[in-house]
Amino acid sequence: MARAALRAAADTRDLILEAALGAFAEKGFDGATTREIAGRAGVNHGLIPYYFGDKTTLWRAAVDRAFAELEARAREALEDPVIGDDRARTGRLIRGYVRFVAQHPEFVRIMHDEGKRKGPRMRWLADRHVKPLYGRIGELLERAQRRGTLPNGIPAVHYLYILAGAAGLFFHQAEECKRVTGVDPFDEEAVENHARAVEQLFLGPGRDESSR
Amino acid sequence: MARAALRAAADTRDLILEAALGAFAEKGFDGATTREIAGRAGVNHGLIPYYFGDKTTLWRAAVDRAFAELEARAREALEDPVIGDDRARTGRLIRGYVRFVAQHPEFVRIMHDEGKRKGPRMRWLADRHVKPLYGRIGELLERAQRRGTLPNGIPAVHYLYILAGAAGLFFHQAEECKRVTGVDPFDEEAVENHARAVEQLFLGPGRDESSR
DNA sequence: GTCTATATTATGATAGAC
DNA sequence: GTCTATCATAATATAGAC
Repeated sequence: MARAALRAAADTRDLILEAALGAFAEKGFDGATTREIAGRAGVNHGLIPYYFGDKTTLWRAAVDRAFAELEARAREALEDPVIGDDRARTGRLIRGYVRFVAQHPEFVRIMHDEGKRKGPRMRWLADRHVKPLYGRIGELLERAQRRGTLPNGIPAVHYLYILAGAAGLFFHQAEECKRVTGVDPFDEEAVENHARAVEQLFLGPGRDESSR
Repeated sequence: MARAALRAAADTRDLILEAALGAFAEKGFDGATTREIAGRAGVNHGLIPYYFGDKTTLWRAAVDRAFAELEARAREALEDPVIGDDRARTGRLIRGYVRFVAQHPEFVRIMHDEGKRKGPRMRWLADRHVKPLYGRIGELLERAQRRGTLPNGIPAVHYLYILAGAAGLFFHQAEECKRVTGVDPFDEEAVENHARAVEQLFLGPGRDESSR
């Protein structure tokens, strides 16, 4: 195959993946149509089965793409040299997670959409992406419990879903939030406020706040 | 119309509404089909357009039904005679809300599904049900801020979505949670743990815990 | 009120020209 | 690799018998 053709193919694949991620996030797996995805990507809808076979395979490829960036970020954040105490490090992680979901609401929306289902897509997502991710965050929360920052009598899994819900719903429901309260969750100030609110709730006031 | 026929009609309508609520919650508006709803209700699928006209009207009727019970509960909880201090009363409300969503995951799932969309269903839901509900809870949270239980520098809307997310996601994502962690959120013990975890996070340890 | 049969549309997927 | 045309299916909604 000619080099130009290879590049065109890679570009087309990428355009479709990007469009698919947006469409699946906005409308869910059932609500998003392959024709709409092709339209968003600006490519012919016959190219979707050509590149991805069927809709489910396209969905999996789009989800892999979404998680790739999150996992890269999580890795660097979790493996950063320990600057400050555990409290400060956990705080950075929580704020970082909130900012990430604000920049990538598709990520949260796909988890919210599929996490409630019983089918094979949920199992694929849970086994491939959610388990490793929650394993890491779970360890962090257990450490916070041993430290006494979080209550000890309650299994860490509760704090896992509390954190995910507290951080994500605001952006997941952004459309509703705008209509109900007039606040746009994606405004820079709102993102920052949300990150601080979640952090403080979990870890108590930081040094900045407590010394004021 | 004969009395028996009237009763049969009311029963049929009710069966359809109940089935519709479950199906819409499980699969979303697009994923749920009118035929499946009729199947669950054990009635002929021709009866759905007969009673409700179209799918959207059926959805609205099912949602009204779901919110009717929540609103009744919220009313009695918010208007209960003030026993104990504000902290205790807010704690009861939070625990009550968590237990409610555990018993009615359909309610949370429909809010999560529609709250992210841009269309007319989201606007209808936001204006008719979410606005009044969040108005009341918002007042409570603002009071908690004035009291100093929650930080004052951050708009109450953040705590609104943090609370909704913290309380609801665990049950919304119950299927995923079971697969990933092995914990069934609907187990009685898990519900109780979750209610306590959310309450403590928002209000700090209660009298029971702090005196131990 | 309930049921069967059908019209209409939209969707996922395929076949074949270019 | 890309595009058009088309197939097959499944869904909503309607018409009309009972």
